[in-house]
Amino acid sequence: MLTRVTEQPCDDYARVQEALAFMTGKWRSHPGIDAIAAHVGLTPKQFHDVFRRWAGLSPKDFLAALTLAQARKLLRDGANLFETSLELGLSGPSRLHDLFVTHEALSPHEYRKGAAGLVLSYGFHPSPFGEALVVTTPRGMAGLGFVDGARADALADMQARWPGAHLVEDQELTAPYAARAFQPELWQPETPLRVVLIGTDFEVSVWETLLTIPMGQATTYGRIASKIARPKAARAVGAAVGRNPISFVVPCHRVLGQTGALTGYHWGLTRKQAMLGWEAGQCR
DNA sequence: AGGGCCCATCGCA
DNA sequence: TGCGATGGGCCCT
Repeated sequence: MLTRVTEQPCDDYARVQEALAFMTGKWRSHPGIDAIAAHVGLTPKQFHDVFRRWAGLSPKDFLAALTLAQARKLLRDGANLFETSLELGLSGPSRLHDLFVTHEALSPHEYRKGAAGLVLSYGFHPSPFGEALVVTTPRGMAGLGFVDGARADALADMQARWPGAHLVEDQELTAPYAARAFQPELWQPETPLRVVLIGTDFEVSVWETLLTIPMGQATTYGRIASKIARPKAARAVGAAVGRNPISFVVPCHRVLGQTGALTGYHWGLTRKQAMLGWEAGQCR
């Protein structure tokens, strides 16, 4: 993990997003690098530089990381992802990732009891995947979303998840969380990122399982279902994954369909693709 | 009721 | 074989 996120110009993601959207739209005709560069208004050289800076990969390698074949390989490699932690004799389900993220859970009932007076801080910050909306409680990060269009829409999306809570803008409070979230080299055991999971028991157990998927790896909805001892609940797992409020930090983008298809993503499939490609670059 | 699913089939190249 | 497409089952909010 060598990349310095801080050195990236903020608008790189805008280009990447455009390029990805173009490619997925025409993915049958396999547009070449030059064609994609032209479409986003860059020379091939500039296009190359943007990807190098943003993902740490050449456009060619980046595109290769996004193919269905590559997704399938990712799933093959991650086939025994969850067994591994058992072999090591680690106790809790999220123990592996606990080294980097500590979490506490709150049921909807518990949440309701304190919701009226609960104050959530929020702030907007640049990220490798566009402008991010960070929501925190005094006990840790509770939400992470992305802005596509108006900030108010992103905020409303978050507010809807915690009816009754009071959202107050406070960039100073949220900024350190934003910085930490997108710099994997800052995810260290000594200073774990604190996270608060608010959801049903089922949802929380799914999200805890997500936290055990290492960066650059992937699994399927079905495997998560098996992992939490409900092997036939793959579909319900999908719904729970989709309701994860803390994008990226709770890595719901690392869950694919059994065929390797991307299936869905609350903040847009393009962004899910971008995250997977970006992580492929971080892990070399 | 209705999903960010999954499996078995089937029909086509 | 390897695809799309389809139908039925499954389980949580």
